[in-house]
Amino acid sequence: MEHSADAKDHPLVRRLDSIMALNPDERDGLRTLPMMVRHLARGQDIVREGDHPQQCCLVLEGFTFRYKLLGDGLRQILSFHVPGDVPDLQSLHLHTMDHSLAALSPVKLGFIRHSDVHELNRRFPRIASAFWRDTLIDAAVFREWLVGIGRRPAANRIAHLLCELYVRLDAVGLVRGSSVSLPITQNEFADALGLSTVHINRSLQILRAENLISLQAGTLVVENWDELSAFAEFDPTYLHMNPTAEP
Amino acid sequence: MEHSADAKDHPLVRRLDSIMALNPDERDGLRTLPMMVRHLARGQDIVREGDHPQQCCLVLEGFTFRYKLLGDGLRQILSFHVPGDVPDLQSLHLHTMDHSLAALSPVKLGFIRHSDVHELNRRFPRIASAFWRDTLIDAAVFREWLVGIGRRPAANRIAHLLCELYVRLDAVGLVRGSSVSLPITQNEFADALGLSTVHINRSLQILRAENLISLQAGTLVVENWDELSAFAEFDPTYLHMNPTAEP
DNA sequence: CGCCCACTTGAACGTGTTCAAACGTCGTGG
DNA sequence: CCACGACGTTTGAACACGTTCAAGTGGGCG
Repeated sequence: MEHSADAKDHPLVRRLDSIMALNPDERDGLRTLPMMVRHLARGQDIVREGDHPQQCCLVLEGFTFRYKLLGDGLRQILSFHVPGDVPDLQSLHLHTMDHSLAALSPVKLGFIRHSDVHELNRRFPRIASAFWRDTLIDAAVFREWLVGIGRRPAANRIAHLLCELYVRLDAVGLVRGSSVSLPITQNEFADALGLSTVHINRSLQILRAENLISLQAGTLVVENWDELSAFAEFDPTYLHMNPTAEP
Repeated sequence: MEHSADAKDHPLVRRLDSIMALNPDERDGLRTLPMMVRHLARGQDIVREGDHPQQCCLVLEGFTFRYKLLGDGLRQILSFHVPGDVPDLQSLHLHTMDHSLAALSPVKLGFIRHSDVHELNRRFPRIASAFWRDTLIDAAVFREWLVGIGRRPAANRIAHLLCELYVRLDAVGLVRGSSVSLPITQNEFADALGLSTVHINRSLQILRAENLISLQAGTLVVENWDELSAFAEFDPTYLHMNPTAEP
């Protein structure tokens, strides 16, 4: 009993359990994965484009993001990651990093050796499937971002991202009331959404004026979820958060 | 010997073998996967957003693409697929389609039941890993498209996509000289790159005027690969086509 | 106290859009 | 064989969304 209580507290168990109901052996396997905990300051790179990492990291506290740099110094942010995520899980099978990963806020990370994950996958094929599914959801989020950057006007694009982050943070219990800590600067929003910082600023003012959100000092408050998600045309299907509802 | 010759001719064997060297048993497993062959006309949907497919399809001949539609009818194309690709492999673990898949040209498809793939994955964990890696490369391409749509000017963005398609088509032996069949309309380029058809037209004229490419009647000729890939800042690392070079 | 960084504002500018029309090609049917 | 329609491509001109540049504001922290 205390075993399973312990296990449920483990972020990785919680995460994969939400993807696929695990049995006690599988939970134990995950819980006993050797993990090296490290703290990083905001802005620090975790892995860089071109690296060949031998480990991947679990976000325990704080936020991370993935990005690519262009020749002229322009940056495209590819994703944001919240506690419970394994942002570089793809490095298990893609041995050369095609992008970088950095700390968006001060973070607490748990590093896990690839060899240990591979062995776990061999012992528990269902865990392997759950990890695989996790990387597929990752890809689904990229697709939705493509739609946003390619075809949504600026204000709707921002609204959509805020909806996504709100839902994902809610899923890991980080929303209090309708308010959540979101330490993303306007410059980072700009690089994630393919816009300029100035335009992010002005578009956020529209969302505030419409009383959809408030966003200040790194705290997002969703003032009117229905209107916000309608404005963003937000449909959470792409997050695939409800595996039991999927036959 | 004839066995392995047969096996090497199978598109799926060729594909996964290029991802991870397979042994004869694994090749046989792939080759004997039951496959239902069907032909579709250009523009036909293969699976639609919201579907729960029980099978996935291997592109045998022709091209397909994935897309999403917005409320106002705008379309975002998410990827193009060439012979050898399995464009809806993700449906193995993501049971609700979050986008649609359609025929870009007349296509010949091989449909394979999920249950058969799952069984193969159980028998041959290395095949499962190869499939997993395939979906990870899929995601890597999404990331690169995000960079293009988010941060590259129109002409460079088109050039980058042409480089990608050229390399991928070359890898499956569809390039003759420096010329390749590419049945993508300017309207489809527009929806893939987040631009208008008019602007695609004008940007293509720039690429032609610079003597980088010619593109007419569904045939792309790369007139100057070095200049084209430099103009696009094209770095093929993200396609992860050289697994042996990845330690 | 002073600096750094994020946010905000204004104004000129530019890349890409929209609207509208014409051109060319191909396949179909009279 | 030619007329016709459908569709993809091309062109022009006005427009707009978002950018760039520049300056100033405000809060947190050493």
